[in-house]
Amino acid sequence: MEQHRLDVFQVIADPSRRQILHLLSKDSRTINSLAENFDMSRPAVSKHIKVLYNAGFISIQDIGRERHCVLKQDGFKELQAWLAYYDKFWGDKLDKLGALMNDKMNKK
Amino acid sequence: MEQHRLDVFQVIADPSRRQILHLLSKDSRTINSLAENFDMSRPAVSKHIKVLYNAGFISIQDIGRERHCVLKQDGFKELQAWLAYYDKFWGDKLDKLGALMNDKMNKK
DNA sequence: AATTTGCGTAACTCACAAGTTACATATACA
DNA sequence: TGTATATGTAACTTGTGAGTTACGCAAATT
Repeated sequence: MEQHRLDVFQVIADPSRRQILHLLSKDSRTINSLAENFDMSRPAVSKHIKVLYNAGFISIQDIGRERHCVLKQDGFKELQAWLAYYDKFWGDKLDKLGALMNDKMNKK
Repeated sequence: MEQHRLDVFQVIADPSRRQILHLLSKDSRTINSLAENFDMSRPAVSKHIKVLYNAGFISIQDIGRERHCVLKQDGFKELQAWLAYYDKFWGDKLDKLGALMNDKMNKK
């Protein structure tokens, strides 16, 4: 079997996968229903779905022969956590700037 | 000239570039100072720097023959904006769940 | 029972990002 | 002035992700 085990950063690096996520943010969809929105073949979309699933961006509910895809929060949380670290960085920077300004004010 | 014009998603998809950002979150550094932390060659790091710069993740201050790299917020903001859309999605979902629970409570 | 539909997977091609080495250039230093 | 240092870039190789087609299988339909 192929790998299809990309980390969350690699997963969202692909424009097609981001569009899939966007479509799923509007509605739950099956693989074919998703594939209709793209120029690429259905198997290609199917692979993307697998990647998104493995990285925790979607969950899949099998209903008969159809596979219904729904957004799942796990993958997004990993990204949030990564960004939060740098949010803190910018926050700290502002704090330091504020402290600096206070110092200047007090000196006057 | 080569392209080196990746979008913010592709930029953070590379582990080396994420580590560079992490190093820069501790301290401002020159290219060589950054390269010491990696197994790859200095030109490779230099390319990553260019990519990070073009995507708005760092700013560069030339001091003599040295290039001092500093984190810049622009690149991160693009990612925040993308994630914020889905944050809203989860928020809405919770709202709907809350409304549903209220309905059930009222019926009892 | 036969056919259609919805999907997964294997095998393959291809583009390109990411690395390398070699070389060029500008600044600092002796 | 000559040499060492800090860096950028051109040219090349290579791994691999993303696409394709062909095929198989199970569920639905007739």
